[in-house]
Amino acid sequence: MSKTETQVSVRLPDGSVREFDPGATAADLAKSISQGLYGKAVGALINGEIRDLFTPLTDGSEVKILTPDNPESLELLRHSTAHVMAEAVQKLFPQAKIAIGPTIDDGFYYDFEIPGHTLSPDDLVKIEEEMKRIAAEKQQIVRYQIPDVDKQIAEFKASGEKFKAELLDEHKNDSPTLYLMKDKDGKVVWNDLCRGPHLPSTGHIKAFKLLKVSGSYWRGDEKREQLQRIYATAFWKAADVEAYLKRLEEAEKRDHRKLSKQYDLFSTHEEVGPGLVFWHPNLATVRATIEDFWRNEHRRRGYDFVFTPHIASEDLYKISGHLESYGENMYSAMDIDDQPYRVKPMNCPGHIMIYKSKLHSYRDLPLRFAELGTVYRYERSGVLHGMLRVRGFTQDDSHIFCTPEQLEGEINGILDLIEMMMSTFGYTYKAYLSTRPEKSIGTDEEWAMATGALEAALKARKMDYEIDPGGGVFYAPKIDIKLYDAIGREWQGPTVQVDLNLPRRFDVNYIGEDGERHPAVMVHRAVLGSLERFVGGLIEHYAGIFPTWLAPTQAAVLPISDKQAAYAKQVVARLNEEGIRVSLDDRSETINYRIREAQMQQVPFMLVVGDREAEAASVAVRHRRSGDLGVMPLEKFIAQIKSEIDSKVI
RNA sequence: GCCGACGUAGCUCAGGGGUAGAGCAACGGUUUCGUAAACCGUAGGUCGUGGGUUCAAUUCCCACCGUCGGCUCCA
Repeated sequence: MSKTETQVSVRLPDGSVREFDPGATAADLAKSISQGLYGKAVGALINGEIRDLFTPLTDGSEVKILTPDNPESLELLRHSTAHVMAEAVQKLFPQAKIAIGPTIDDGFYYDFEIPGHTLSPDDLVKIEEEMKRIAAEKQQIVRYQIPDVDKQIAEFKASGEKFKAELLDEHKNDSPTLYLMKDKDGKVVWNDLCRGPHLPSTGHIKAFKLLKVSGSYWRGDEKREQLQRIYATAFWKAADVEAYLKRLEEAEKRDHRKLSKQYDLFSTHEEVGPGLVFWHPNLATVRATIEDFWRNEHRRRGYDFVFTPHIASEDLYKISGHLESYGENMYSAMDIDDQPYRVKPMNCPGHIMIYKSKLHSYRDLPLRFAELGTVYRYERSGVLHGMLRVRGFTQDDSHIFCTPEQLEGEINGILDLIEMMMSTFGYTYKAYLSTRPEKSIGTDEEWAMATGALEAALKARKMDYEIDPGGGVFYAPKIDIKLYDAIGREWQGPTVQVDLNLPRRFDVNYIGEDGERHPAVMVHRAVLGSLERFVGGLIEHYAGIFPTWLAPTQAAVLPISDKQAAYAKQVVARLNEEGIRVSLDDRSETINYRIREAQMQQVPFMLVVGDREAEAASVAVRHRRSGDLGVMPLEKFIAQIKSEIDSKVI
């Protein structure tokens, strides 16, 4: 250490430079700025990385002191709270062995193996209390470089901490560290193998909530130990925890399965089997409206509609390779005339059959085949979820066959369709370009051509995108679009893939200008994805309150009394004539009762008709949100609602 | 598939070793009403399915089915 005499200089976010004696830590820096900052400091951002507050400063680094006001500090808080949770669990259940406890988007979790005990919600309360005690004790959290790794591994093994032993063995060459929890007398009360960083003391931990217990596997591998996982979250302020819980509640209210009961949307049945969705009339109307929209847009954009069978000889999936690479998700064969047949898991082979039914000239291309194709895939029972994860679903599938020269233009066209449809439904979105993964087929040139075309189209459209290196599938680079719904949640959206595999397997080609055969380029794309998932997501996006153009019932006619029955029927007939989805509620309930019911069913417009309206060929309009809009001529109302429907107002 | 919780009328839920109850919905009648719940009455359940324990099971035990929360986030 020849430099011990040299001063250490660091740069602060404002550009100023400060000098310190060697061995000074970020905490000393904070103290030198102000006592107030020192009091609030919980860590430091050193050269862009979150570090402990007591990290020694190194010459020439850029240092920013983190306080609870910096968003980055939440990670410190959550990571340390995870340690406190683990400490509490081991205090209450001494036989518990700790696995890992990372932070996640909205909080953190910790995995445990607890022989002879299964965590219950009651345990969570006890653990929370123990955590509060540890926090109140203001235990110091101290970084400790492991001097003798083998000895430490042996210690972990001796105390039964087999997971920590395994991890440490893997990281033995990364100068591994422990974090020690020390009580006020400086005695080590707990430790955890961890690379950090952490808060300086548990005293900063004030607002947290344990959320749920669930099962998990050591290293996510179902062949290894089954562990118990506690999910939790932590914030600096109790009010933030409350706000977070409120958000969870809000999301729960939008749960499509719950809204389905309220608005009579869909069902599944034990007699039928899990993951198979029945669309009730209300939701079927929404779907049919979306499908009409979808068809019109595709027709306008030069797509050809096709239909393909739901079962096919196994030979087809041998050629496509699905049997080999996707077989686990396919239903077992059925015997037809001694030949094995399969229910289709994908539409692509079928579309290729149509393409290959004749020879194609370059003049035919591009060919755009589109189908609302229903497929069946085996999903493990534990992952099924309402309409969002099912075993039978309809994809808005399309396959475009084109020349390499046409590829970029085709992708541009697809992206245009995607942007148009997603904004129609009110989603914001972001594109991700996934490039060649390690395990993949095809040549470098093919990947470069396909990936280049995808990226060029994104650029040409000036779309905001991120690159996911190596995130492509083994046979294709792709663009995935992520959607963000009304409460900011992320959904899997449209996808565009340039398939380098199937054209070769099926020998998909065309005759070029030169009279020779050339391999065709095949683009696989879905805009809505699965209609089940898309519409399920829409229910949550809209909280069950569909915009007028999608609403199952767009207007309800409510006669004040029997006297206006004839006029009410006229109004209904007139609206029907205009293609407006209208219902008549002439039950002998009070008008208030019928308004309430229509209101609760989120019917966009209620048309109250009494004697005054019957005489003047008018309707008294009530809107589900704005309330009473007053009386207007029937024809005027028709013009208004039609314009709202036609422009698909969200 | 694995771990855990749950399954009572159409819905939301109460109850609990001695064969079940409310509100809403449904049905019948009365009421004909002007912008979010009129009144009276009736009916409705082999308490998810199968097995076991028991004099007796919807309740306790086991299995199965289904639903729900998780099982990717790396010390």
